[in-house]
Formats: sequence, C-alpha cells, structure tokens
Amino acid sequence: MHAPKSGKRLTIIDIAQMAGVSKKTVSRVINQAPYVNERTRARIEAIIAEHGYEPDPQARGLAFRRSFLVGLIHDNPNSQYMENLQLGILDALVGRGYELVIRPCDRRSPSFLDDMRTFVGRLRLAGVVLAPSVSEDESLIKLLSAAECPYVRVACAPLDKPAHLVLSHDARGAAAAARRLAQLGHRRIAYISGPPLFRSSHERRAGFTEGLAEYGLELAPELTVPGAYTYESGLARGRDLLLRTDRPTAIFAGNDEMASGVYSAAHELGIRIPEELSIIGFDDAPIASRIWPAMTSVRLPVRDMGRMAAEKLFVAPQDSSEAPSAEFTPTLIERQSTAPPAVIKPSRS
Amino acid sequence: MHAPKSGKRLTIIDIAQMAGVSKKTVSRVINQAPYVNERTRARIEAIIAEHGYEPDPQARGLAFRRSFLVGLIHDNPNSQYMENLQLGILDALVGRGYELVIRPCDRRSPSFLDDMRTFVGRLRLAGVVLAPSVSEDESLIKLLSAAECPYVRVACAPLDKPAHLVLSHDARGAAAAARRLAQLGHRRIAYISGPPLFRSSHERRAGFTEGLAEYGLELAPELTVPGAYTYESGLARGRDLLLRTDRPTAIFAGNDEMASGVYSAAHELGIRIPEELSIIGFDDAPIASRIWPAMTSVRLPVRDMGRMAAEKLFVAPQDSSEAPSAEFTPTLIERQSTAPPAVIKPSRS
DNA sequence: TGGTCTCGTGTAACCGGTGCCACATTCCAA
DNA sequence: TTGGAATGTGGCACCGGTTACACGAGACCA
Repeated sequence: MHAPKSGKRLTIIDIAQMAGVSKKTVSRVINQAPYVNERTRARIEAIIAEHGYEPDPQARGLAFRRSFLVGLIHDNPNSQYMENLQLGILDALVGRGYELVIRPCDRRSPSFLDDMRTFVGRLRLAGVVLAPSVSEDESLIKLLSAAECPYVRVACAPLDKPAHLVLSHDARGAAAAARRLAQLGHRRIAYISGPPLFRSSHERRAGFTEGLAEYGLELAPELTVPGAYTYESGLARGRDLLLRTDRPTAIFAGNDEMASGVYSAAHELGIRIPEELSIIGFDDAPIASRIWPAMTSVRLPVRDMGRMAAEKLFVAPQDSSEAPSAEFTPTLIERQSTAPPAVIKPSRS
Repeated sequence: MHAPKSGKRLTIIDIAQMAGVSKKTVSRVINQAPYVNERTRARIEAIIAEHGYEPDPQARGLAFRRSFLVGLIHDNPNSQYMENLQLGILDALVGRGYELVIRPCDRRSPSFLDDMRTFVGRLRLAGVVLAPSVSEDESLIKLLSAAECPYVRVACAPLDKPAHLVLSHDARGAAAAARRLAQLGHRRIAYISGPPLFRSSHERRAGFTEGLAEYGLELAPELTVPGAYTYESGLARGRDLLLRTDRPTAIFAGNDEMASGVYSAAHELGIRIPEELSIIGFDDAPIASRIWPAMTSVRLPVRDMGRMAAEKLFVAPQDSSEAPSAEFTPTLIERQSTAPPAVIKPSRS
C-alpha cells in the first residue's frame, strides 16, 4: 500500500524504480517480450497490477509509429445495423487496449478519398473495419493497401481476399425465405430489390431465385421490381404490385425498410396480412417485430460479424492458416406475416 | 513541387527545413501562437498547405498531456438516437482535428465506475459527451470532475451546471402533445410512462399534465400507467387500457417504442386508429413514420444537440458568458394517428 | 547614451514509451 | 577447459511534437 504520488499519474519509470529495474525491462514485460527472467516478470506484473498502472497509449503509439485506434468507416443508413456492428467490434477491442473511432462517410463526395486518406494517415490507425456498402469500394481498398493500413471488409458477397473479409451469406438467407414461401404454397411471388449499387441487392435476388428454383418455381420478371431500400420505395412498389389484377400472394422485400412500405400499401388497400398477402423482409430490424402483424424477416448476426471483423485485424494478414472462418449464415425469423395463400377464386380472365 | 521523400511522412522538422526556420517556429504557427512575424507565418502556412502536412496527434498529445479524442459515453438503447447524436458530435469535431471514440456502458455493472475511470484516464480524453440516461449519473459526474476531464451532459431536465449541459425540453414537447389531444376533443386520455429511473419519464409526464391543465383537463390517476420504454411494455399496458369498459379515446406513450406496442394492442382488439383511438408517441423514431397509420410523435433535434454538446467542450468552462444557449424544444410532428374522438354511445353502466 | 520593454526566434529538455545494441551470465557441446 | 550460443538486463538515442527559457534586435523612454 504505497501512497500514490499526489496528482501525478504513474509512468513506466515509477514502476521501474519500485521494481528496482530499468524501464526497458518493464517495457519488455508490458509487451510480453522474451528474455525476461520469470521471477522478475512476476514481480513487475504484481507491481503493475497493484498500482493499476496502464501505459500511455499515445506514448506507446508514438514509439510504435502506429496508434491503438481502430476506425469504423461506414455509410450504412441502418442505425440498428451500425449499432450492433459497433458493439461487436468493441467486444473484441475492449480488453486489448484498443479504442473505436467512428467515421461516417459519403462515397459520392468529391473529397471522399482525400478525407479517408487523411483519416487513416494522420491517426496511424491500427486498422479499419469497413461496413457495407462502402466496404465494396475498390478505390478505398486500394488506398488502404497503399497506406499499409490493415483493414477488414464486412460484405455480403465474396470479394478478392478472404483474409480481409467478413462474409454474410445474404443469398442463403434469401433462399430460406423463398423456400418458406414455396412451402406455404405460394406461386405468385414478387420481389422488390434494393438499388443496383448495393451488392446485397444482387445477392439477395440471386439467393431468392435459387430458393424458388428448388421448388420448381421461378421469379417472374414482371414480378421483380426495383426498389431503393427505402420505406417510400417499398410503399410505391407495393402499391404497384397490389393494384394489379392478378396481384402476388406473397412479396419478398430486399430489406425491412421496404417491407414496412409494403405493409402500409396493403393496409391502405385493405389487404389483410397474412391472410391475403404474405410478406418477408430482410435484416430483422427493430421494426420487424414492432410492426403489426409482426414481420417474418431474415436476421444477420451483425454483432458477431463485428466481433469477428475486429478479431481479424489482430491476426497477421499473411497467416491465412490462422485466420478464423468468417462466414455467417442468416436465419429466417418466422413471425405473423406469412401464411398459406388464400384460395383464389378463378378470375374470369 | 518538391519530390516527397519516398515512404516517409512529413514531420515538423521537414517543414522547418523547407521554411528555413526552427521547428519551434513551425510549432508556433500550428498552434496559432503569438510572436511570429506575419511574413514568416504566411510562408510557413503556405508550405504546410502545399505539402498537406498534418502534425501527428499522438506526438502533440504526448507533449500536451492530453489527447485529441472526444469520448461518447452512452447506455441509450435507441440506436437512431445514438446515431444522430454521433453525427451531430462529428459535425463539430471534424475540421478541428478531433476524433470521436465510442463507449457504451452499463450503469448497473459493478465495474462501471472503474471502467469509466480507466477510459477517461488512460486516454487523457479532451472531453466526453454523456448521453441519457447515463448523463444523469451523479457519481460519474463526480469522477469526471475529479479527473479534470471536460464533459457535457445531454439531458432532458435542468441539472446543476448549465455550462455542462445540453438541454431538451421534453416537458414542452409532451405539453404540445397534450394540447393537440385536448384540441381534438379528447377527454379520456391515458399516459404510459417510462421507467422511473429515467428522468425523461418524469419530465414528459409533468409536461403532459401541464398541457392538459391548460384546457382544464387533468391526467386521471387510473389512466396513468407505468411502462418501461419497451415495445413489450407498451403492448401490455395498451391491452390493459383498451380492455377497460370505458377505455380511453387517446393514449400518449412516453416513447415511440411503447407507442408501437399500443398500435399492436389496438390492432389485436380490432380498434381502429385514429377513428377509435388516437395515439401520440415521443422521439419520432424511424418506426413512427413507417408504422401504419403513420404515427404522430414528438421530435427532438438530436443531431443539433450532439453538435452543440461537442461545441460546448471547446469553450472555456468558466467563460459562461460565451457559452451558447443550449436548450432545445421538441416539435410535434402530426401524422395520421390522431383524430377527434368517435362519438361514444352511452354505455349501460 | 543607456536601460527597459516588446517582439521574434532558437536551444535544450522533456512528454512516456520503444528499438537497437552492448554487456554480463549461464548453459552446453566440443 | 573453452568457446559459442542462449538468456537476461541496461544504456542511449529516438518517435514528433511541446514547454521553459535564453537571446538578439529594434522601439521607446528617461
């Protein structure tokens, strides 16, 4: 129980003096370097623990020529998604002495690449995690490689280097949705896609098509309509689809945001869910379980993906043997928005 | 057009050599210190701009004995709220050379205060922003004061020091909701509160009561029920209220999360919104505009509040004359969930 | 003419750690 | 016994900036 020097925080020199060694030896202990006598190491560790000493990250960073900060670059409008990703990353960071710095971005801004260069360069980031859809930006990847900044992409489709990738098999989730609708007996099934700029739009459509194919069904072109991942686009496309004379009995939307738009369209038109219309969304956003009737949706383990992304930053990039598998399969969460199609009275065509 | 030394990043010494001065003079320019000849200053600034030199924050931080990081401590479950707060804070930080580090926390954890002490101490944070409800934690405030760490609280009720506060007048927003319901002709109005631990629960109730009072109405105790700011609690309390023989014609929920629970309860019971039941929420969360029919809600300018919070960190704490007013009044966003009450047929009591 | 004050600039030490290398010991094989 | 490698430790420069202070030059005043 040494009285701590008032006001001053402990430095490596204080610890060295207490232990009767040079600060270099304390440094070795901190960095778990070899060539330290076991007894010496134990003694120093005890002193460090007793006094709650923590080395200054800025001083260490200066000497190491890199910081103890991990950046999260994103342009994802889904705040729930981003929050879970943050939490997952922090799961891995906390305890290792790293911190998370957030950087939203706009890929369409003319200063985008300059901003990013400044961000990773000035901070000498220990690594960055890229969330969709900026994770699909190849020019940014090139920049990061050039800056020798470790990075991990969170994405929904296989991209070039698996060592830098945390993959969600969106296609599999969409396929599960398709199977479920087919099993329930639906035949006239519509799909509202996301914008083509997003890789996930294509993955989800491809998976959905594949799932239907397993049941001998195919996605009719006239029932495949383009949305924009927004509520408004879901509402508009939903109206379009539901006003047709032979309207679909089920709609799969590329995300929950659009699916909730379809809900509104159905309500407007007095079409009952799920009796007259089955709906499946994607993301399992908070709204899916709060909307009425609760929505069947496809859930991504976003927090796990975030944790994995951060952990991948800490394994040597070349050591692909050590690299843990980073592929995640979504789950279909069944709620009350899916049911067998109503018996359709033959329309007098 | 000097060829940059390959691979090496520029340091203050490089700039000093180019300008033919000592690094100390460059340092003065960077920090906008006095006693630099105007011509010298201009020349150095030109060189800095030309080469895109940016001083290393870690080296500066080490010498300054504080970092260029601002922390955001939160335990708010509303991801939309947190995202907007982050964006607002970043609005103020970007361009000043500061970065935002995120730290979720759990006030009930036994290691809570130790974690926070470590967080602000080890990083030598330039400041922290506290989001509700952890912003109401007095022991944390005490800790920050002791650590001489600048802080700003984002809260919904006047707390001790205005210089450290960004205030949202939740009560005024709730009063606006009350007025609107009263104007529409509602008389049997229920309130579902948040948990008592949250200051906002009390503020919103108080404001709502006050707004009703302006119309000679009062909040009946039997129509004031305790919720928990969750969807489930809104659903349960909504069922309770709507199953009563003389059920309310309007319900004001302490937040949108609970309000969406009331929606579900109403749908379950076949009660039409807004014809038979008016609902108002609070927060204007994304769900408010996506749920059907779109919900009337009270909107907080969260992003502005975040920006203000960060800006307050950069004015001298004592200089309260300079401190900008940091009070925000919510707005009532009217949508389709409010209407005059249905004419009630006299019940055979 | 000299003294003091303000301005403008440079020098040296330092912030709190790490890298590189020298050096002393111990261990083991030849 | 000896030499070379492996082990354990310390010294010193350095990471890229800042503070404290010294110093010279010119302005102003007595």
